[in-house]
Amino acid sequence: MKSYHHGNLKQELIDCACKMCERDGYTKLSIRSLAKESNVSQTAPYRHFKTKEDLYAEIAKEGFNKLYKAISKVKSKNIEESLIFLGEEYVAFGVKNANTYDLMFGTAVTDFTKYPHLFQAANQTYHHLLSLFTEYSSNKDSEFISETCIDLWAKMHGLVGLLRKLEVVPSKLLDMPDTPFMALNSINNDLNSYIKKFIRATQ
Amino acid sequence: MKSYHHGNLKQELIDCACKMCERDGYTKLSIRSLAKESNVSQTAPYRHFKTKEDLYAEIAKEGFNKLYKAISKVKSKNIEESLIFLGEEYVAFGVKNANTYDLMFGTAVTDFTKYPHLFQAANQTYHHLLSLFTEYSSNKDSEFISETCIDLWAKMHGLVGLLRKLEVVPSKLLDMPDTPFMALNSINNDLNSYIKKFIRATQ
DNA sequence: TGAATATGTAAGCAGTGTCAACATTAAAAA
DNA sequence: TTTTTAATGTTGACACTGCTTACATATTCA
Repeated sequence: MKSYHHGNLKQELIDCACKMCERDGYTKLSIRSLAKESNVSQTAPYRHFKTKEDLYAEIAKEGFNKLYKAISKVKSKNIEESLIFLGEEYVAFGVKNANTYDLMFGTAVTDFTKYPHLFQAANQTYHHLLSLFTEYSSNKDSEFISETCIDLWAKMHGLVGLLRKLEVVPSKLLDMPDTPFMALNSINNDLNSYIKKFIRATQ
Repeated sequence: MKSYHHGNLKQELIDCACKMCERDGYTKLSIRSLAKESNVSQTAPYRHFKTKEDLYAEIAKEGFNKLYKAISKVKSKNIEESLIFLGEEYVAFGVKNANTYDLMFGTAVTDFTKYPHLFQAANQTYHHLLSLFTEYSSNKDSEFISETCIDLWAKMHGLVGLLRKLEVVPSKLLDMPDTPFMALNSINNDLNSYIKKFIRATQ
């Protein structure tokens, strides 16, 4: 017995949209199919998201929250270990949730400041990196620290982008030295030591 | 007087699509609007691109060719200078052509091996980086070289992703130390020395 | 209790990717 | 040169999309 009013439609739509987005990519996600999958009329979502971009922003926000959760999961007593763990989790998240990650960092939602919650969620993940690295760094100059954090982030972010290409490549290309895939593959096979290397390099 | 057959429609469509993609983003690009802007019937493009993804692949290919052109424009006699120049041009390209760059590295065209020309164009840019860095590096171990190239690429790629967010942020946020934007902004204001630093760090 | 508000539905518009059927022309074969 | 064929264009249609307007039902609170 289903009542006219749903009760918690907004969050259910968001959850459903996150699933669909990750499954099919955000370009394939339609408000109508989302409505159908949530057993609700085609226009019901419009009561909760004025435009599709608003929905995108909501998915991106959830994405950042999940990312934050992933990278702040465990905090070993050893700060360096924690940082390495953060790096591994970050890269793993980006590769595993490629479509969501694309929404978070692509051009679908350009202006984060239009969505304070999204902005806040995105900033939260940066803060976690920043505070962890602040603890870690022997150089306590704040300019050095913030610049090195960008550095680390850029490297993780970039690695995600490249590893995603690796995922899809036929395995025979992995042995060809004239493509980036061989190197990418060996990095991917020992991500831990790769990340360790570039975190230690900041000291 | 316009004849029934166009003569060079395919390339004209591609050029037009590149412009529109960069102007409006690839999600807003429609085959129909492309056809209209090229003064041709709605279904004419289908004679040249079986699906929209095929068109995307073509735009991405052009993107990589332009990127290659940009980073291989000048080759100073000084290899280090050339590498720094490459880095600056790469980052500038990604920021300036954000929408095209998104298509090249996003999830719109996942499987490059479906499009040999695209694959070749993408690989070409990697090769240029690889050969330049091979010349530059004092460590001639090929594993070191290819891994460091990935390193450099990831860093440039990541920086593009982050700087793009900077572009859109209201200027008042640039002074807030609790966001990544302040650090990003100062990096952006002296990109040359930032890139110089991380290229020299490979030696 | 009743009015205002929140949240749902139905119908419809303009625009989309794609396909099938048909028109015109350039290139290849006779 | 003539004829056939293949390439390249157009028209019309289908199912789908984002979004708006008008209407229906339930909830909140004065």
